Amino acid sequence: MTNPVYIRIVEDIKHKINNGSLKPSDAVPSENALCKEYGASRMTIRKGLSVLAKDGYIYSIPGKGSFVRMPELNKYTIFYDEMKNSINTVDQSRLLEVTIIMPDEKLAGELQTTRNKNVVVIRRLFYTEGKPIAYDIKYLLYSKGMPIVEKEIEQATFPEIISGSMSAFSLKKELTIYAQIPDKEIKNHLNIYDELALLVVEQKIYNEDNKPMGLCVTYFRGDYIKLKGNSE
Amino acid sequence: MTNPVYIRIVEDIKHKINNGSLKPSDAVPSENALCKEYGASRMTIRKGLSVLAKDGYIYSIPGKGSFVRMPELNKYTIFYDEMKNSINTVDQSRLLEVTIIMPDEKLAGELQTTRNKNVVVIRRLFYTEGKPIAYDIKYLLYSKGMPIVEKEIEQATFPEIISGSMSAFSLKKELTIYAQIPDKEIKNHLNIYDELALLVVEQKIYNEDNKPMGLCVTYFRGDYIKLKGNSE
DNA sequence: AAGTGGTCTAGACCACCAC
DNA sequence: TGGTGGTCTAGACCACTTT
Repeated sequence: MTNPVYIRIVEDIKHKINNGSLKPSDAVPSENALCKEYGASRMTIRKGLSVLAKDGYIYSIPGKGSFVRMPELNKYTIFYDEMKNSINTVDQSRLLEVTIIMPDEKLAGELQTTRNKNVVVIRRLFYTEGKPIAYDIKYLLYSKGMPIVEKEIEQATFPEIISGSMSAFSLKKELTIYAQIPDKEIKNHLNIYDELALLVVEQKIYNEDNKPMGLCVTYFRGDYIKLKGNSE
Repeated sequence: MTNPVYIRIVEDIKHKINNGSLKPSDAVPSENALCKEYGASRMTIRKGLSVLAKDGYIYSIPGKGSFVRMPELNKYTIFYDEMKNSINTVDQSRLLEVTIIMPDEKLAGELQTTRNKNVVVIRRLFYTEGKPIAYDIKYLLYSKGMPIVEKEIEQATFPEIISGSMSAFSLKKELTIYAQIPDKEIKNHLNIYDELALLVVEQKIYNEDNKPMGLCVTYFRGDYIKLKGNSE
């Protein structure tokens, strides 16, 4: 069970970077030098270097060489889904309303459209063990072929609803996370009587031409959600 | 300015996936078939497929073929740094305290250590335009070579402090985000007199052996921070 | 001119899978 | 057994950077 040559190259160089013998912006030995060092062909060395580049360890400049990359200390990956979180899972959702409106100035701006376009509004409540834990509002630009079927809406997440009418690969998404105090309407929906903070998550979905397709705002009870992310 | 052959392959297949003629779990044509289709050698075709794999469009199973991947609808990337956010930047930070303590049960558990180990505690306040907007507590497992220099601490972010004493590449990090109501101590520090929600961000940093190196909890005034993330 | 990385070829052998 | 992807070679030409 000996490893392929290119994997050995990857491990060796990762090791040198991790123990400090290769530091950020240092040059990695040239491809020809590595060919001799490992007695391998250049394509094999390049395979190893491409893995290191893919993993964010090095970058290459044509005509100059390959260099150790500055690590991205503040990059995190987060898997967000309004129906699931790391404390609880939504086990029931209730559809409050599906309507079609003309957007006001602010919403039209958010969706980069005009006030005379149709916008589908979906309001839902999410429950965990019978208790309402989140209030959810979605605004979708109405497009042909969009199936507004109540049953589907009740269970689907925001990207799922949007991707029903188009390929999901070309979607671009933005997430905005903040905290605020609930207003009266939300207090009513979520049965909040005391002081309690809300975690608010906004999702905005764009098509491949960077045109907004929809906006989704979810107001979570602060005591019922934690978002988790990690590096790698 | 004709593109390399492997780029044409990448673009063609991405296009087929985006317009739906190749759907998730569909098989991509075999490497030999693509060789004939593009009149290219197998290594060139493989280069194209490896780019598609790196970008998350396809995956390969030895002996079977390459297949279109199910898109990750809920994956986001977020760049978090306790000193910067999308509303404001911290333009001043004040060091409240640097002490060495023995952790209580809860903290010892969080740091996966015992109660007789030394833990460095750093408390800071972050300001924007003279106003306190965040209260920050860091707990670091004390290790040799850790430079506890007040001047450095005052300006450095959490990963920067940790990476001072070790290579930053092998660090693993976890982020936890939630909302809560401030207690009296935090209200005092942040000059909060009314009802106001806090956005709390916890960072936990592990070394390459998955041992926790430190914990950082930052309490932001809800009206002074929004975290942003996006797909891609 | 010499060295670097980027693209590409036409072969080869292997392990794995399905028939 | 034939097809698939995984690894690897020993060359080649190119554009770019450095000396």
